[in-house]
Amino acid sequence: MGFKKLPLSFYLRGDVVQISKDLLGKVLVTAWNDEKTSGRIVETEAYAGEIDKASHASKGKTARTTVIFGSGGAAYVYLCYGIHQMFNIVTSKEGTAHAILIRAVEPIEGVDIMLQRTGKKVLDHSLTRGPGNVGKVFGFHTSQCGLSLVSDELFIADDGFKIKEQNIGSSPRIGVDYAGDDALLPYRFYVKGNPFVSGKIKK
DNA sequence: GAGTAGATCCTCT
DNA sequence: GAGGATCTACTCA
Repeated sequence: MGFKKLPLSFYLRGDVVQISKDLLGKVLVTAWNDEKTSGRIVETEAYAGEIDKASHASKGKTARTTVIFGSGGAAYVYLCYGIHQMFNIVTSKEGTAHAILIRAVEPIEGVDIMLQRTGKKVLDHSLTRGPGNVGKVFGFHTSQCGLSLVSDELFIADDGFKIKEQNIGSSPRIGVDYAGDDALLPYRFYVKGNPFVSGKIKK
């Protein structure tokens, strides 16, 4: 069973929707301060640059969104509602503001660390369900915005796990009603039947 | 079980 | 000075 870090070229491709689907089943790993945590990605959302009204990049290049406009393979961490650290993956080449939000993962390693970070006692599907929780269990912080995804502290790996095409579901994105027509785009992808996917319990 | 409000702080107007 | 790519807990039925 191979376990290899995804190369920078994976993130530099121009089709953000395709990359979002490719990320399903991959393993997200963080290892800062000797605290290694990893989890399988089971839900993603694509944000297709400046033309996508749901993306922060649609408001133009600002101090906050500079990372999204940069080259792929970087982390974009954003604080939402003053509470939640949201982890995004920047894709495509420099000048194209593509990003992918990691909405849910399935814990693999470092569950005890995740529990400690969230203050929870036991592992259940609420631990890593939803983007706010993903940011929390992996210890992301806005200060980590711009970090490389091909470093030793932060990377995504392929361990040979494959999601069958028929097990990939898609739907409109969540929580972006303000984006008008773009809120209807089927840019959310998830693993069907996985208990860590956040969709079913949302309205 | 479903619906609603509050938390909480950085960013842009 | 307002609002946001959210989550949780609490109320009411």
